[in-house]
Amino acid sequence: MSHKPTAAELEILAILWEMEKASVRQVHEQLLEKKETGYTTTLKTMQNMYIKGLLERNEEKRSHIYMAAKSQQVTQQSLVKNFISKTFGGSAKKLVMQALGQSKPSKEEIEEIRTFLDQIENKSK
Amino acid sequence: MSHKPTAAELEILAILWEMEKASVRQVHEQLLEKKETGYTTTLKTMQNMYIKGLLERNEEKRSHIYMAAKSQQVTQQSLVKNFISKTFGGSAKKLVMQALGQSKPSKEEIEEIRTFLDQIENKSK
DNA sequence: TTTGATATACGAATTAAATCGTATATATTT
DNA sequence: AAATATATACGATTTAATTCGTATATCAAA
Repeated sequence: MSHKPTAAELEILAILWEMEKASVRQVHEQLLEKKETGYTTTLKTMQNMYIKGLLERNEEKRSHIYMAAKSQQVTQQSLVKNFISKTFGGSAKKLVMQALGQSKPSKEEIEEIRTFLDQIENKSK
Repeated sequence: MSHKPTAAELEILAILWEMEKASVRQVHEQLLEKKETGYTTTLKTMQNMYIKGLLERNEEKRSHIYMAAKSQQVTQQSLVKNFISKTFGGSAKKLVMQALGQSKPSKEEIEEIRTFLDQIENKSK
């Protein structure tokens, strides 16, 4: 059972998925684009994430280089699973329809989703 | 801006959406079906929810009768919106495809979603 | 009307998330 | 080599969520 990232941790993960690998300084700089926060706060959070196993790091250089321990895909998967269970009593369909109903997807996006549905359906045959 | 319910609060909301209205005792009894917890814990949580405005209550009788302040629809809407923003960078389509990909919906559910997509599409014409 | 059951209110303890100050180590520059 | 900049480590504080014990009020039954 792996740890579920907190809100602050998820923000850092998003940056690291984007950058692939980065120092605390680099992550912190990115974080500043979105919100006001101190350097040592970012550092401490990333150290905690390392201890929890959410991040890996290379300590060869003085400034350590961090990377996400799990891919975005895998992490999103477990977050979505948990969210469906907690918020929609386990019904993915309800979540999907709620999300579609409120997000006003474009014609193109709707078409993509249709294609995706076709794929799923054919797989189960 | 209304308060986002916590995990424990969401469990209680789910029960109240189902029951429409109920006393602390009734909610607690339902809660026990899912997890071990003390009566005063449930009471305190519901009192906090009342203070936050997540619940309304009728104090006429000795045992107060509680109900959810907002509908399930409205609450789920804001939870989904927040989740999409935090976990999928604002892309509802990504969430939808992730959810569909992992949940293995039945043929009937897929058909329902197709119908729903048709509706959305026609509305925008 | 006394006793027992059950309700709310209140406050305290525990745990976790989030923030940041300060100490100290290690580079880099002058 | 001394001074400056920048890194990590560590611990303390703050805030919020969660839990539950205890005091007290109210109702019902004996």
